[in-house]
Amino acid sequence: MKAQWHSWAVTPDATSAAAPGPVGTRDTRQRRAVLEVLDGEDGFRSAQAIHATLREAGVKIGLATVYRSLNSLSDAGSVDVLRDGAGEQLFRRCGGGSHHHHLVCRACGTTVEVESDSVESWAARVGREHGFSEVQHTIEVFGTCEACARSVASPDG
Amino acid sequence: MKAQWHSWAVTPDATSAAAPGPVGTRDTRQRRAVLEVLDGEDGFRSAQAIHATLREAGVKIGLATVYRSLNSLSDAGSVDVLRDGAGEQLFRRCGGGSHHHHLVCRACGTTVEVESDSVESWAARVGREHGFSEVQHTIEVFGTCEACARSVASPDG
DNA sequence: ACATTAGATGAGATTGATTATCAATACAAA
DNA sequence: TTTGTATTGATAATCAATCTCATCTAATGT
Repeated sequence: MKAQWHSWAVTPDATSAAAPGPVGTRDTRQRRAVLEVLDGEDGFRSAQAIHATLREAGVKIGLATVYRSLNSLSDAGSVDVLRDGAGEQLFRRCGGGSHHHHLVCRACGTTVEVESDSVESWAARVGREHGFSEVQHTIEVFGTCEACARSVASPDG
Repeated sequence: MKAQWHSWAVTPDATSAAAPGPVGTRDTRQRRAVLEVLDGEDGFRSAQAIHATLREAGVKIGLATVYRSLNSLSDAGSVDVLRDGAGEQLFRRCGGGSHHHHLVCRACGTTVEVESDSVESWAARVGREHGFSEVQHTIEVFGTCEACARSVASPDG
């Protein structure tokens, strides 16, 4: 449950100053930069990788801010999060709000969004049949994409 | 690479002694204890929880050993591993070597093993259709089991 | 443009899970 | 038993992710 921060609680004489927007929506140079990196990538990337990319590009930004931006974007449903084999969080800008899953290249992170009604209903049914409620699921498919498979077979430096 | 501190740098006619079995298979009090805890549980448990259980039961065992045991068991395919929402590893003794997935109670960890050929083939097909090779997948279903749902509705603590 | 204020930032400290170190120990074979 | 090495364990180290808090700044009102 999020706290309310609008003045419609009409605090006595606190009405003096501003009516700031909700938390996590203020437009800042740093958040814009994080979004730009995400929009420029087609695969999942770690927070640390995104931070490194920004610093290398000359953007002055703290690691904590990268994490904060990614988390609020994630809360807002604007980015998808998954964990790699080591348990590290990976982030990616994903389309729309529609529920989907990912086919991710282990080597380069390139990602294809995939959907399947049958899998969705399978997960829901499995939960229901065993008396579970509030059923969710996590499905990720990993593999080696064509390009990476080729470059392993014939590394041309 | 591990440093050696024993004097076997003196391997003169090293054929002398034993022919020890493969690494990770030696029968020790600690490994037996970890397996016992796993066999006594029906849900996924964290390494730290397993360690705590053992210590409370009076078993003298180090946390590092619990992790090592769980990891070698996992490598051997004797236990399944998944990560909870926080990214923490959870372990569970699972049946046979047959590929399956889990329906896990968020509250108590109780787990049901589930199988589905259609889901397996769906994952494989999705990868193939996009030119991915060495396709793997992770599928976990989370929910609240009947018992936990009841105890939330009417806590009789 | 200026003042105001609460959200946002960042360098560094902190947490927390997991792994590495390495001397001491225990298992298994002879 | 003896021997050789895998295993153990207390603790340090690692690493991702979060928290602290003084400072900054975007957003709004005047």
